[in-house]
Amino acid sequence: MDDLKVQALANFLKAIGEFNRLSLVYKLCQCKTPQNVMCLCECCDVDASVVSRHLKILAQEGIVKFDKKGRERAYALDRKNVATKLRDFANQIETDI
Amino acid sequence: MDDLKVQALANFLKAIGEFNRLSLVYKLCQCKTPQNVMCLCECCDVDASVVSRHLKILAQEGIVKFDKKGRERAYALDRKNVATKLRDFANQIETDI
DNA sequence: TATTTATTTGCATTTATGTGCAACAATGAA
DNA sequence: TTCATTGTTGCACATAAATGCAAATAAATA
Repeated sequence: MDDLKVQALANFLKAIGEFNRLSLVYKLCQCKTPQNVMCLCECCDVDASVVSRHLKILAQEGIVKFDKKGRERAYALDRKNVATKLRDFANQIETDI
Repeated sequence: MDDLKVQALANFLKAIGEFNRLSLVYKLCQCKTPQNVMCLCECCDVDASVVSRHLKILAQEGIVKFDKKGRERAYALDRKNVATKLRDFANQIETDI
């Protein structure tokens, strides 16, 4: 396992491994439809700008994706990507040598 | 999902989501037998005391376990626990509403 | 006992990260 | 165009986290 891949996985896990970001993930997990930032603000007790920044980090790591809809952004959890990465890692953990 | 569980999962993910700690996890992943701190030092370019602290954090989160063997400690990856937690989370991500 | 080896802990320092507030940009509505 | 709404970015600050070095602890060995 080369350093770049280790770093990439670490970044992914670190992105979800923060309380407010994980709260956002769970919030989106319970939503059938994409949500805008204002709505997502309800789940963590911080400024909207903070939520915006957290969503940016989650988006960079492929944990959420979004569509621009007018002046709003509709965020959704990238369930497939997140689940796949977690399971791949779990398999490695149990499979290696 | 209550705050305590979210915090607990965040702590777990944060523990693995750091480059040197993830390197330690991968190192242990390739070992059939438990390893002591000196041996584990080889995989990350930091002081032994730093490795010791990282292992402590990993142990607190149930990612590694260890046995005292004289003056050494033999660390091993808790494959089952790590894999299970990752898969449970993956299932939640894909299952929830 | 004195010494070497393995590991942890205390302390200081640096770096990274989360946060709020204010200002800005972009879009929609009056 | 003017105003309101939605969201992001710049800046400053506080806190958390990673790190190295030295000292302390614990156990094996000479």
